[in-house]
Amino acid sequence: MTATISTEDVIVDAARRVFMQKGFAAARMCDIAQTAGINQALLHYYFRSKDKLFSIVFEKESINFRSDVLQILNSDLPFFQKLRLMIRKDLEKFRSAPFLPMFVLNEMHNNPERMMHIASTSQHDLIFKKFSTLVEQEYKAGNIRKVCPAQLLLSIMGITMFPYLAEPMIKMSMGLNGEAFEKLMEEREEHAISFIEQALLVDQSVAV
Amino acid sequence: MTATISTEDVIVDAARRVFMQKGFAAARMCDIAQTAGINQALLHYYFRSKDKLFSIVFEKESINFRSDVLQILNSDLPFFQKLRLMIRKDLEKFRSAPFLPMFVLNEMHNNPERMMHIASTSQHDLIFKKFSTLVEQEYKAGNIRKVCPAQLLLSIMGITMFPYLAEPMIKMSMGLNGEAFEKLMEEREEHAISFIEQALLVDQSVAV
DNA sequence: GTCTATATTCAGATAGAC
DNA sequence: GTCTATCTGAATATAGAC
Repeated sequence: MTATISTEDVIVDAARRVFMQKGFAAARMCDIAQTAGINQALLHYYFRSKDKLFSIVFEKESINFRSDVLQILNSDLPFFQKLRLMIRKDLEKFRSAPFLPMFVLNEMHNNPERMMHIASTSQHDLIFKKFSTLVEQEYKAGNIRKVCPAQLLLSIMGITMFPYLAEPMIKMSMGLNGEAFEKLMEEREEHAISFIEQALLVDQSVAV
Repeated sequence: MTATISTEDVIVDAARRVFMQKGFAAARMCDIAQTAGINQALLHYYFRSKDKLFSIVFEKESINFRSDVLQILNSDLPFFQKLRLMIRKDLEKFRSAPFLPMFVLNEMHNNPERMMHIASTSQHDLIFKKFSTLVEQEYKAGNIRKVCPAQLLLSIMGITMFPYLAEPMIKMSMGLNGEAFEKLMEEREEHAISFIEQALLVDQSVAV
């Protein structure tokens, strides 16, 4: 039983690609049909409307976007290990899906209503709560400098996500082609981890 | 001679607001007309097409977006002062125009051709070059840790811009209303500066 | 299920009166 | 310069044959 791919899946995959690249408003149903190698009427046969099709894609991707960070935070690894792991996991994900951050953030920006629906299934609030607790603990244990957990989380996310959000601008201003940019992103993990650790460490000691 | 605002300016301002919030594809000419308090035909009388109107708005905003960082970098302030000033200036700008980062980055993502046009007038490449030189110098002088200038610049930009790029998600996951978010952004400057400085400082000394 | 052909809707653009 | 009314084209959606 060779798992032949159903037409439905072909469509969703094509839709994913087109929506990710263009966003909802600029995406065209005929592009999606063409990408899927079928015609436009079939899109409507499977998914009643552009809105419905988009919802399916967006929901999937926003689940993919909400990282597996929560498990890492809930594990019993030491704090700096957790930090490293969450940075590594996120960077890996974005490397394999560079459009994901821009897609999700942009659609949230454009369409707050849709976001509300996502809110229920997302775990971002749990991640923030758990992260805050851990940071407070580490501070009290004297392992890291005093820092506002919310600010720290924003900085970490900015450091990992920003390069993908700004990819075209970065390539332009740094004079990079696709290959050079990818190389920079390969090297990013090391930079990000040591940068953040350094910013957090208390002056004298070096926790490992 | 009271400087009565010309219809043209009213339109451009309305267009700016609508385009910034919705992006090119989702923005509607009738929304812009309504926002401007005139009718749609007049838009076309002043600016031939949606494309033309958008170009004008985008060009203005992308110039605004390219910070006055270059002057700061070219000044004769000490390195860490430059760093602080450039962070402060950028955060100030984004606080007064929170949609700016998403608008510019998103349109660059969607429409690389338009970006090419901007490339010529933008100074981002100069900023990167100058910044790199300064970082190298500081490292050689023993004032900062060894760090790849490109990576560092990405981290700084991520730290300052990301909160505005992800504003809706952040509000949601941290449970903030508009006011609380603004407060967080007020406090961001202090966090950002000390975070980045700490990450850069060599272990023993503290340069000022 | 898949297609071609067609209807509908909507947004950008124009004509022409004032 | 500004308006109302209208055209045109494009994009979504449907009808109906196979």
